[in-house]
Amino acid sequence: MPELPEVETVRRTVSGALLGLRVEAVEVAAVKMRHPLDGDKWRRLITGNRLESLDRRGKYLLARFGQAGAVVHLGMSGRLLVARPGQARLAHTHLVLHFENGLDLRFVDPRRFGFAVVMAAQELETFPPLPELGPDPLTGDVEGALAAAGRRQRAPVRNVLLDQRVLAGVGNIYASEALFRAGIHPQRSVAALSARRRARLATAIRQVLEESIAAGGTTLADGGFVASDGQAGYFAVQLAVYDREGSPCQRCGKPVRRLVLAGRSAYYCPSCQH
DNA sequence: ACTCGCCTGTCG
DNA sequence: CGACAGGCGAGT
Repeated sequence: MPELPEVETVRRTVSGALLGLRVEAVEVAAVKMRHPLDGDKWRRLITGNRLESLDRRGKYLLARFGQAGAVVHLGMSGRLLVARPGQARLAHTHLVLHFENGLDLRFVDPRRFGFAVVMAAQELETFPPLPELGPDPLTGDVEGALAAAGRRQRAPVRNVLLDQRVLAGVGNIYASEALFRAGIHPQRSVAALSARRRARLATAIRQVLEESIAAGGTTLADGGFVASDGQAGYFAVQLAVYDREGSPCQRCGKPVRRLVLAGRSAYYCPSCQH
C-alpha cells in the first residue's frame, strides 16, 4: 500500500500525536511476521521510554525511544494508527503501544508483509537494507541517481524506479505517474534516456511525490491507506494513469494501457509516452 | 533480469 | 473460482 508520500503522511501524523510522550505499556500479538515480532523484546526495551524521534528513510520509519529504537515497514497493507483505547481494534492488530496521554499507537497489517523490529538505537541506521538505499527523492540527487543507474544497467526505466537501491521511496503508483508526466514509456531503457529526458523525469518524480504529500497521500478505492489519524489521502483523484486502464488519457484522450513489467502492472499512455 | 513466494482480502 | 493488490527478498 504505502509509498513515500503515504509513509511520510504517517510519520507526520504519528509525530504530531505522540512525539515526546512516554510508552506505559506494550502489547504484542503472537503472529508470524516476515521479521518476527518479539513481544518480550518490545516490552523490555520500549516500556517506560519516550518516543523521541520518528524519521523516514524511503519507505522505512525509524523510531527512537531512548537507548532503544525500532524500524517499521508497512509492506503492502500495513498501517500505524493513533487511536483511543476504547476504539475497536481492527483485525490483524499485531502491536499496540499505550502512551501516557491515553492514546494507543497500533500496528495493523493483514498481509503481514510489513514488520516492526526493535533493537538498540545505535543499530537503527545499519539495519538491512537501510545502508543500501539510494537517495531520498525529496532531498537527494534524483538526476544523478538515474544517470548512475543508466551507466550500470539497461533495464526498463519503470523497473529501475522501483529499485530502492537507486531511489528510496518510489513505488508502483508513483513510478507510473512520474513516467506519464515526463512523457517516457515505462519500457524505455534507463540507459537510453537523454540527459534532457532524465532531468524531466527527475523533476516529475519530485513533483508527484510532493503533490501527493500535500494531499495526504493516495487512498485507492479499496480504502487500504489511511493516515494515522484515520484520514484518507485525496491524491487518488489526481492520478493520471495508475489503475486507469481503458480510461481516456487526460492529455490526448487515447485509452490508458496496462502492461506487466517484472510481474507488476505499469500504466501508461501509448501516444504521450515514448 | 525475471519469477515466485510470502499473506489476506476484494472484485469480476 | 482466478486475478490482482500500494513491497520485498530469495532463488534461478
